[in-house]
Amino acid sequence: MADIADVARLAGVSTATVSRALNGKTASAATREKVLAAAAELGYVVSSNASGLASGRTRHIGFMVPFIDRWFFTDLLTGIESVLLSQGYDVTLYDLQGNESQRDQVFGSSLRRASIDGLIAASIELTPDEIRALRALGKPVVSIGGYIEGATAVDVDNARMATLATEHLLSLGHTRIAYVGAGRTIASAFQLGDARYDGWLSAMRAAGLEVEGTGFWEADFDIPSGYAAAKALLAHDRPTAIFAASDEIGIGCMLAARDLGLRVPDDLSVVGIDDHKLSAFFGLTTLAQDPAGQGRLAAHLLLAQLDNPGAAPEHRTLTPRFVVRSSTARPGGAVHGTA
Amino acid sequence: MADIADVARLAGVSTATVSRALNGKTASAATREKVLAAAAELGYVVSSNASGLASGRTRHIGFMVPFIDRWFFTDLLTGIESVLLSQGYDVTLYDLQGNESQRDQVFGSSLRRASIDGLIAASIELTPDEIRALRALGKPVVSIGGYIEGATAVDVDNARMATLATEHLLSLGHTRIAYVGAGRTIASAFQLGDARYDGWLSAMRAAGLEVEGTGFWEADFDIPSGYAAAKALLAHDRPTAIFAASDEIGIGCMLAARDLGLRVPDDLSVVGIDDHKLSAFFGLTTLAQDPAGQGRLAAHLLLAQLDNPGAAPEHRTLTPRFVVRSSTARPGGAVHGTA
DNA sequence: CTGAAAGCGCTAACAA
DNA sequence: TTGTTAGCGCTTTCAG
Repeated sequence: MADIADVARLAGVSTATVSRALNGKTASAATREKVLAAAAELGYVVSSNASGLASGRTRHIGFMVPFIDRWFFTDLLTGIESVLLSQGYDVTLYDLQGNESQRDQVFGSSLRRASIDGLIAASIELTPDEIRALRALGKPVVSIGGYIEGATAVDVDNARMATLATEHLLSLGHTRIAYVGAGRTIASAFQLGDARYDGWLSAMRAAGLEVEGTGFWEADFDIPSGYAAAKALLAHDRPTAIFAASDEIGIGCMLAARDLGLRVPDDLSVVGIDDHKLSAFFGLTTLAQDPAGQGRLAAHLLLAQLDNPGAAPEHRTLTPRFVVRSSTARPGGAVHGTA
Repeated sequence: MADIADVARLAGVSTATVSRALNGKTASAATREKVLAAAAELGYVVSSNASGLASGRTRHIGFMVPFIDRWFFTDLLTGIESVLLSQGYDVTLYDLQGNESQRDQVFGSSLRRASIDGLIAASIELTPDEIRALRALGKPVVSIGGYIEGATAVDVDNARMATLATEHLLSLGHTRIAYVGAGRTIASAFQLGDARYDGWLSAMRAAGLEVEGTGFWEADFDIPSGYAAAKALLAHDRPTAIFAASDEIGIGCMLAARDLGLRVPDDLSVVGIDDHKLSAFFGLTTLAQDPAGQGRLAAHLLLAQLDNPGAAPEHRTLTPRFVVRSSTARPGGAVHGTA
C-alpha cells in the first residue's frame, strides 16, 4: 500500500507538505491540488495507527450501551453511525451486556488503549471507579439518557412525558388510569429512575384522583411482560385506561385486552412512550422519543467538543412529540384520533 | 499515562522484555511476574496505535451489516461482541444503511486505514469493486449468510429449513399450504436468494401437491407486512396452513388471522423461520436460527484465521433447531405441540 | 508556504 | 532468556 512518502515523491513535495495538504492545514492551492491528485492516483489512505500515534487522534468514537439488542439502542446507534461515518469517524461498540468480566475488560483495557477520541454512553449507570476511569481518559464524553459528571448530556424529560401522557387520558375524561411500568430495579438499568412513575402520580394527584385502587403494575420493558401485567391487572380491576411506561409494554397491554375480549379503545384506552417501530402498526398513541435523532445530536455534540476542547459541557433536553393514534378515546366510546 | 519505558524502569528490565512478557512471548516466570506487577502498579495499558504501528495488528475487528436495526443483526452482534471482547478485541461497526456515500466511505476509507485485523460481514451483497477492495486488504474475512469469494462462511441451509417447515405441515395432514415471504428484491438484500421459496416449492411438489391456487404471497420481513399479506391472502383463499419466510411475517399472519376471526391453530396453522424474540410469546412454531450462536462461531473462526493465516477458508453450515409450539396442528383440529 | 528532522510508543530482528 | 537497535508511517515543531 502506498504510503505518504510515495505520495510526496509523486507530487514532488515533502511528506510534511502532503500531511498538511491532506489535513486541511496551510498549503497553497496549487500544492494541495498536486497532492490530492497524487494521493488519488496511488489510492493513498492514511494509516490510522501512524497518524494516531503521531497526533494523538484516532478518528474512532466509542459507543457504550448496557445491551444492544433493544430497539432504543440500535436506533441510537443508527443515528450515531450516520453522522460519524460521514465525518470520517469509525464507531467502536462497547456492549456491557454479559458477565462482569466483559464490563471490566471494557473499562480496564479497551477504553484505555487510547484508541478512541471520545465516547458516547447510553443509559449507563457507572460505578465510582468507572467514572474515575472515564475521567482519567481526558476524552470528551456525551451521555444519552443518564447523568455522568462532567459530560455533555442528551436526554428527554421522562417525568414530563409521563405527565403529558396521563393528562392526555385525563383530558379524554378518564379517571381510573392504571400505570404499567418498570419497578425500581429495571428502571434503574435504563436510567429512567422512577421518573415515569412520578409523572403519572403527580398528574393523577393534580387532578385530585385516587391512585390506590387502580394503582401500579410492574412490568419489564417488553411485550410479554406488558401482556402478563395487563392480564393480572384486568383480572383484578377494570380501569378505563392504562398508561404504559413504554410502547412495548403498551402493545402487550393491547394484546391482553383483546384476548380478554375488551375492545381498544372502546373498553380500554392505552397510551405508551417511545414510538416504537411497531406502534404505528398497532395504532398505539404515544410520545415519540426519536432515538435516532438523539443519536445524531449526541454525535454532533461530541464532534463539537472535539473541535473545541475547552467548551463547557452542555445539557440538551429534547422535546417529545405527541403521536395520537387509535388506542385512546373517551371512556366507553368515540375515537379521539385517527390511525 | 505510564508508558512501556516506565514499566521497564520499575521492573528493572528492558522495554523489549516488557513487551514480550506482556504479550505472552518467551520470558522467564520470574521476569514475567516482575513485569506484571510493575504494569499493574502503574496502571499501564499498551497504546493500540503504537502497538499497531509496530506490529501491524490492531486488535480491532470490523463488523459489516446492511443495517443494524433488525433483530437478526443485533443478535449476531451480541454473539460476536461476547467472544471478541473477552479475547481483548474491540468491534468496530460498519453500518451500510443510508446513502451510497456512507457505503463508499466505509469501503474507500474506513476499511483501508488498516485499522482492523479482520472483518465479519453479514448478509452483504458486494459489488465487484468492493470485493476487490476487500481482497486488497489481505485481512481474513468471515461472511455470515452470504458468499464472499475466498472468505470463510457461516450460514444456514435456507432451502432445507423451508423444506423442513413445509414437511412439518404436510406431516400434520395439511395440503393447502400458502407461502408468505420475500420477493426477489427483498430476499436478495438479505442474501436469502429464493432459497426459502424454493424449499417450500420442492416440498410441495415432492408431496404431489398443487401450488397454483394457494400460492405465493409477497411480504417484507416484518410484522406489518406479514399482516397485510395474510389479510389479502385470507380474503382471497382459505388455505389450512401458512409457511412464513420469517417469524415476523408469521406473527403478522397470526395477528391477521385473529382479526379475521380465525383461530390458530384450529382454523389456520402457521410456521415460521428464525425463533425471533417474540415467537415464544406468540406460540409460533419455527425453525430456530440462533444468530447469537452464528455470531460466536463467526468470531471464533476469524480468531482462528488470525492465529493461523495460512489456513484455507472453511464453510460451516449450521443445523437449525425445530421448535414446535402452539401455532401448528392437524387441519381443523387437535393441537400438535405444547406452548 | 514549505522542508528537515525529531519523535509518538511499541515490536521484532539480531546478538549476546 | 534478555538487551540493543531499528524502524512502523505519520505529524509537528522549528527554520527558512
